[in-house]
Amino acid sequence: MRWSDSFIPTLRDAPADATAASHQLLVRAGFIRQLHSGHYSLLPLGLRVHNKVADIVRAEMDAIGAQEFLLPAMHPGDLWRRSGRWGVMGSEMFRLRDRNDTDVVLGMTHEEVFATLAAEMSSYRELPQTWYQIQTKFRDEPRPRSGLLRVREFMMKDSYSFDMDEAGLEDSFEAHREAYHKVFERLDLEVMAVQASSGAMGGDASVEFMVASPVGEDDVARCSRCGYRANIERARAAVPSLDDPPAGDAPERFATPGIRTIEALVSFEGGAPADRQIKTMVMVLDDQLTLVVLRGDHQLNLQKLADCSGAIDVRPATAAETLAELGANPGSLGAVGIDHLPIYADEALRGRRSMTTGANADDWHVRGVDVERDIIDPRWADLREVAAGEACVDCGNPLEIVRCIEAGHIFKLGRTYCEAMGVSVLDDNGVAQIPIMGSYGIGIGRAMAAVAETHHDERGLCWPVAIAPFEVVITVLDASDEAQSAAGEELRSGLAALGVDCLYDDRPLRPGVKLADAELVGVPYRVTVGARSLAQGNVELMQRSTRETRLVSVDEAVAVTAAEVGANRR
RNA sequence: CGGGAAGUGGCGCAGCUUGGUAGCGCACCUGCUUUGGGAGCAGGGGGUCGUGGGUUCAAAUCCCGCCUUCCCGACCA
Repeated sequence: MRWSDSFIPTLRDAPADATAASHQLLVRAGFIRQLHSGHYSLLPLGLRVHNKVADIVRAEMDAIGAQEFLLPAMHPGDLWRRSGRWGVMGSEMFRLRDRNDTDVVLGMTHEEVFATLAAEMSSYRELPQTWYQIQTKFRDEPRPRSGLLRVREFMMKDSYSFDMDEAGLEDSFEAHREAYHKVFERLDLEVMAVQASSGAMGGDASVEFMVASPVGEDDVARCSRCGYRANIERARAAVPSLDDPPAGDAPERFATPGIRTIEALVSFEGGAPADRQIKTMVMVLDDQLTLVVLRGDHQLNLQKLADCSGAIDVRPATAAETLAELGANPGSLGAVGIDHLPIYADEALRGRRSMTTGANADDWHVRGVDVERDIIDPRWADLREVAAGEACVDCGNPLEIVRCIEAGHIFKLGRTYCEAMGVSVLDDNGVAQIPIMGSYGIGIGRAMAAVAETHHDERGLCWPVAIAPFEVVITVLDASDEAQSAAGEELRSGLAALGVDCLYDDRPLRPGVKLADAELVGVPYRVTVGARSLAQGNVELMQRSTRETRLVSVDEAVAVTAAEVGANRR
């Protein structure tokens, strides 16, 4: 490909509203352009990378025996009503009506459609099956951000396994886990497989593949000693037990004028340290006002609350709702003696005595609270968010919290979708059985952005050979010089003949511009043809990531470059 | 949806406080010179100043509404 014929609109300045490195560089280097919020056009360079990522994913899926499909992006609304997710997905699902006033949706995921196809299976002999596609998903994200990292329209490889039983699902799940590790290794992404919450997808086990990056949107708790790794939405840590003095016979009310926060009560005369306070939060779980209590110095993780309650919509109550139900404002709330509202209590409060909490009257607290005696029939759950430095539950080592990009996610789904879609097969006894399903996803554009995020320097992108838009760029410094362009042409045709993916920079521009562009675009190898080296019969082979340069004779340049590229293709 | 910021040629910005009909750098076109790390000179093209309304003799500038985009939080590949 000749650069002079290509549409590679590089920019000297990044757009002002791009903050993530991958976003800035993909725009500057001419890979993507925004159409509107959360929707990006892939330019020729961007599509090349995208296709190479997709090809790697496809190859690894094929390698575990998965079969490729292509399903519609637009679905009948009724399909989603049957699975029950018409309601669950809320406003994140794009919905529209056709000319007959029929509800249609843009697919966010394809469990329903694949299950519909699976309904054609009728015998256990046809199982297991693993099906996948690489297809556009639409999600009306509340906040698209960071270029390709979080968008509303994106290509996802989504796969679905159908097995007769849990053991089969386990095999399919493990096959995917292995395949995903191979995919990310080929993309040169260092991933951590972590325990995760299943969220709106349902199901009981899920593993996320996380790439550490400050621009990520997830936090992972990690133990560097024993390897414990979990999304903060599921992570646990050991809480040292505290020795409480015995509580009195009953909680005691005391005046706390103006005290509205945990911290304020710590320093208040007659108050209590934060770990001897009970924090009371008023939440609304699917329209049900609910109290959530934690230790004063602990933080609530909303996803944990959603997971243990099964609620779809979880939000803090408004001050008005709180006042109406409890008769006090935030800062003076407590769960002691409350019997008309559901109460969730964090495990760390079990057995605690002599605790202090709000009295449900402004400017009053109660102390001497025995949690299990005074809080009526709470539902116990792990609700607290792990903090950095807390002890690993497995080995006691301090945990670290790492910001991550979620590059892939695998779920054990169970039988819900098959049941809803009427999928059943006869087993070897002629008895109808509902297959068990798994679902597995990798965002192609997100993976591409994650690579850009982790493979760049101050000059631009540094693509791994496996997914680089081109493997080699031949930079002819002075395209008007006959000797240089002759040498360049020879390299170009020689490398092309060996199947090397080559960009030939024959533009009549100043050398500085061409060298800077080559590095911005991030082609992993550059062969520089210039008068200085050529006079000695040499060209220069530079590796983008290290910027190591070596002189290679013109005669050997094709073979040496092709070998170097070949060795790094994976 | 809560909080913050911003919309002026392709990109980055100034102008707005104190209204007078739009400017700078990069990019682009033409010519000449230049050619190993984002050249120089000369000439040139391109903007309903997000949008609707209002105030005014006059609005990029002042006032009101709306739209859009970005950033921080709650959601997901």
